[in-house]
Amino acid sequence: MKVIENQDLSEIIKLLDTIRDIRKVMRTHFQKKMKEHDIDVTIEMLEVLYILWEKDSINQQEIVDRTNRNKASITSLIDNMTRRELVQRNADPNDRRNNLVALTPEGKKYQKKLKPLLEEFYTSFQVDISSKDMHSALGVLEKIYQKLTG
Amino acid sequence: MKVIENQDLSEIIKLLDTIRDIRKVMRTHFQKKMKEHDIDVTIEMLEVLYILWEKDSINQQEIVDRTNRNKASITSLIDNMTRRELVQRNADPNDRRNNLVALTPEGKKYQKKLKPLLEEFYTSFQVDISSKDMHSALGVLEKIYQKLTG
DNA sequence: AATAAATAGTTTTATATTAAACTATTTATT
DNA sequence: AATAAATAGTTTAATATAAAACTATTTATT
Repeated sequence: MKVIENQDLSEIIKLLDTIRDIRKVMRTHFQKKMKEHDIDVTIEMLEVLYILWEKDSINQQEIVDRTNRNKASITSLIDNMTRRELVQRNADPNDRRNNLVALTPEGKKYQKKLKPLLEEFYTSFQVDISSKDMHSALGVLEKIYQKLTG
Repeated sequence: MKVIENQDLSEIIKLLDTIRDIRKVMRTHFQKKMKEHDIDVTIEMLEVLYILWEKDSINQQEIVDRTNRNKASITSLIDNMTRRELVQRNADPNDRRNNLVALTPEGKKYQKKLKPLLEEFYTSFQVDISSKDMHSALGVLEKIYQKLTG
């Protein structure tokens, strides 16, 4: 999406384009790494697993809040994870509106297998950039995000 | 996806998380703006429109290359755009493998309507950041991208 | 000329995403 | 106690995405 009417604008456009490209390459790169190790887990599922490894048996709303996704999106993600027997939904005796999402033994087992892979995955994104520049870049992105979300 | 084993790693993770968040907020922000103006075009369709406004009647492969998307993804996107009568597929007499994607009169008309909106949209991402910092941020992102794509 | 390799596009299958309308349950208000 | 408002989750319908297997056509190789 290249609009070149305005010098300042073209910078932000380039930034947003690059953001899209990185996001994409990140996903495919992850999928490839998982396939190499015969693991059938998407990056989105992993994100939920990570949350559960830290604190098991939380309701879907908490997952919604922590992953910054839509309710319906989490419903479907938990469906898929349940089908793969990574998690299960349990009733909450204290509040019948809640679904408590809990790791299955299978889901727990993955923790040991996935954590080192994850570290590898993220390491592959590390580039020869000073901590100062990295901080500054993060600052720019966070400002943009803040601008749009308040 | 918060992994905190390693100081350096946590920086890149935060950066990637923020990238995801911006990408998402960007999409919903765009969708909202279009809805305000009663325009039924997704951000992905707009990207294709932009390419065609510049150079009409190109084959799908060129759209694939320029948008950095999968063939199948473009097939389906052009399907949807055809259904909305924004573009049409024409046969290429010189090479029968090609589909030449061309703007309809409707698709051309949108140009006048959308360009100012687009500028507004991108302007809303502009933040109080020096050109130097913006450049530096872009440099960091491009390095990461290069790292993974060669 | 015949065959192999490359290129353009589609279909299939599966995942993820979200807005909107919905059900069920709990909490707040009158 | 009855009603309204808020909260948790699902369903539906639509879009986007991409890997893999496929068809059709063109180009390169033998």
